[in-house]
This record gives sequence, C-alpha cells and structure tokens, in this order.
Amino acid sequence: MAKDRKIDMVILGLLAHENLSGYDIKKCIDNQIKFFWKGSFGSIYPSLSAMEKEGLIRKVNDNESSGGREKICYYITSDGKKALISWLEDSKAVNDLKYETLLKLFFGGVTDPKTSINTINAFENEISTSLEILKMYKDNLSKVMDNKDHIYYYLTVSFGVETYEGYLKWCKEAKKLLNKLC
Amino acid sequence: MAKDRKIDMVILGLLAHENLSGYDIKKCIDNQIKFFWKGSFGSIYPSLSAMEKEGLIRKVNDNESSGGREKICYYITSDGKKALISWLEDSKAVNDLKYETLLKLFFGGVTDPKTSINTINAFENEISTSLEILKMYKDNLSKVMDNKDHIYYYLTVSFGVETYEGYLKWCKEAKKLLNKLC
DNA sequence: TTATAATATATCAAACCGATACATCAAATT
DNA sequence: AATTTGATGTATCGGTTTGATATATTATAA
Repeated sequence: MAKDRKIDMVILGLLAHENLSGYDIKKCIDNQIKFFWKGSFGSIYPSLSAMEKEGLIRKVNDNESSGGREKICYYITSDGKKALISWLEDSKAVNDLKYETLLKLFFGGVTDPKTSINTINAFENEISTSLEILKMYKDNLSKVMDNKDHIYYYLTVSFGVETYEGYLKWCKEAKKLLNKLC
Repeated sequence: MAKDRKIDMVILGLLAHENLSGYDIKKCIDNQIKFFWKGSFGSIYPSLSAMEKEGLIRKVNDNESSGGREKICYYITSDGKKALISWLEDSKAVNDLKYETLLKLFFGGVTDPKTSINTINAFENEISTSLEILKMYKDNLSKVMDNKDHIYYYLTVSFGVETYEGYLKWCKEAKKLLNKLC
C-alpha cells in the first residue's frame, strides 16, 4: 500500500496556519478537531520525524526560549503546502465511523431490553454534554464570521450540532420502542 | 494495555445467532453492520484463531461438505457467551468517528471555497445513495417487527436514516454559506 | 476451453491508539 | 523551605486494525 498517513494532513493543515510543536498540535486536535478526527502522541511524533525527512516540514531555528523547557517547533515548507493542497483538492474522502453503542444495540437480543436502554442512556448523557459545548462554540463563532477561517470552523461545529441533535432525537424513539419489550 | 479486541465482540455476537466461517462473518459485517462498524479479513482470521485458543469459540466438526471448497465454521462456547454478555452489560461504549470530509473542510481556508464545495458534493452524493438503501431496509424491517431480533436491527437502521438525513440537511446549509465566499 | 467471478483462508506492512516512561518547571500545599 | 501536584514536553512500545496481497478452489459465462 502506498503512503496513506492521514495524521500528516492534520499536522500540515495546522502548520499552514502557525508554527507548532508536537505538544501544541496535540492540544489543537483536542480543542478543535477531536469531534471529527483524533490524534495521539503515538502518531504525531513519528509523523513529524517522517515529514521532516521527506522535506514537508522543518524545525524552526529561533525556538524562542521564553522560559519553559525545550520545545521543538515546526513550520511547513512549500513542498508541504503542495502536499496539503493536493490532498484538499481531491474531493473523495473516507469517513470511518465506529459506534460501539450501535454494536451493543445490534446484539441487544442476547440479553434483556433493560441492558440496551442502559447503553442508550450512557450515550445520551455523553452526547448531551458535548452538544452543550458545541452549541456554545457555534454561538461564539457566529459572532466572528467576518473572519474567513472562522467560517470553516463554524461549518464543522454546525455539523456536530446537527448530528448530535439527531442522535438525541433517535435516543428517545429507540428507548420508547425498547420499553415496549420490557 | 489489556486485551481490547472489539472485533471479538462482533464475531461472538454473530456466532451467538448462528455458526459461521470467517468468510461468512465478513459477509455479515458488510451486509448489516458496516454502517456503524467495519471488519477486515486481516482482523477476523487472527481473532478466530485467538478466541479458539482462549476457549470462547470452537470449530464445528460436521462441516457439511455440500460442494464448494473447505469451510471452517465456528460455534460459540458458554465462556464465549459469558464474555459477550459481560461486554454488553457494560453500558460505556467508545464511539470513534473519523470524518475525512470534515477534516478537509476544516482546512478549507488554505484553498478556495470551490474546493470545499466539491468535497461536500462528493459527500452528499455518497450519503444520498446510502440513505436510499437504509430507507429501503427500514421499510422492509418495519413489516417484520414481530420478531424480537428485527427490532434491534431496525433501531440501528433508523439511527442511520436519522443521521444521514441530518448530513444532507447540513450539506445544503454549508454550501449556501460557502457560495457567499465565491 | 478458457476466462472470470465468487468463494475461502491466511499473512504482512503500515497506521494508529492508549499506555507508559522520562524529564522540566510553576504553583500550591505542608 | 521542602514537598507534592499538575501542566508542559518529547518519545517509544505493544496491541489492534486496515488494506493489500498471496494462494487456491469452484461455478458460471463467453
């Protein structure tokens, strides 16, 4: 199989905006991206090393020593930007969804309906909490839509709000159906 | 990290219903489960070997030789059923979603809005096709809801219909917003 | 008769996650 | 003043999974 390291594109996309260290990248992912893509240190650091070898990114020399410990920041090269744009311009995208919640529900017939209802309740609680956060983000972002970059961020957040509200609606219907089996 | 092979649960769940070979399991996943969980031969066959060693499943002896080539079918043991139920009764579930579509959209500011619109169009087409299939499944399943097992299948399908319709609604709004930038 | 597609098992490199290890430094606690 | 805690920061490892590939048999169609 040819090279297909998606984490590379996450990193290149972030570096296209500002210079970052591996730790910074992890924070960006956890703050803004984790709702639709995750990234671990175990993939970030090897990707940084590999992409530096490939010439897509390079270490920043004047790593400002403004206190704090050593920090290795990277910037994107013109080759890196080319790779990023080439990926962006390919409209085909793989969306890989793993819902353990649905997996448990699918096999729900093995136990009693109460078990499935518990699984749905846990999902509902998690989604409710995340939805509140997303709605807050969406609200704040809608106030700064003059900035072009904020529009793209806004679109991903509104995607989250839309799907999470669908989840909650489904939870209610699913529980109604399962309650009939009890 | 302790053992955490989710594919085991997919296989145990399927074997709880009927005896199957690795190839059969792959077909079941691709037919009914792939919308919320995928599985490759590269994970199925090693899982079968491992679970047989652990005593969760065993080979069926009377593999009916009704023509066709050799076929290794498995059945679930009482230990396997215990493992399956123990997993089902734990209401916490990890839902891991990777939307490459959203990743491309998030970095859309690097290129022009037309590129993002193309990415959304590709997503929209794919979802539209899948939604038609899901709606057909849902329609057929709603006619056989007297069977308990069908209810759980129905719930996962209706989850798909709900979220896919949300996707399409979002696609339209997103494109409307992006068109303003052109 | 030959090509092709479906059936069937199996393995491998590469990618990724979650955990862990190791280290520095600031802030809070004792 | 000494210690603990938590945030920052880089790095690696085992285990899981994917996607590709290898290999072989059988049924079907050209």
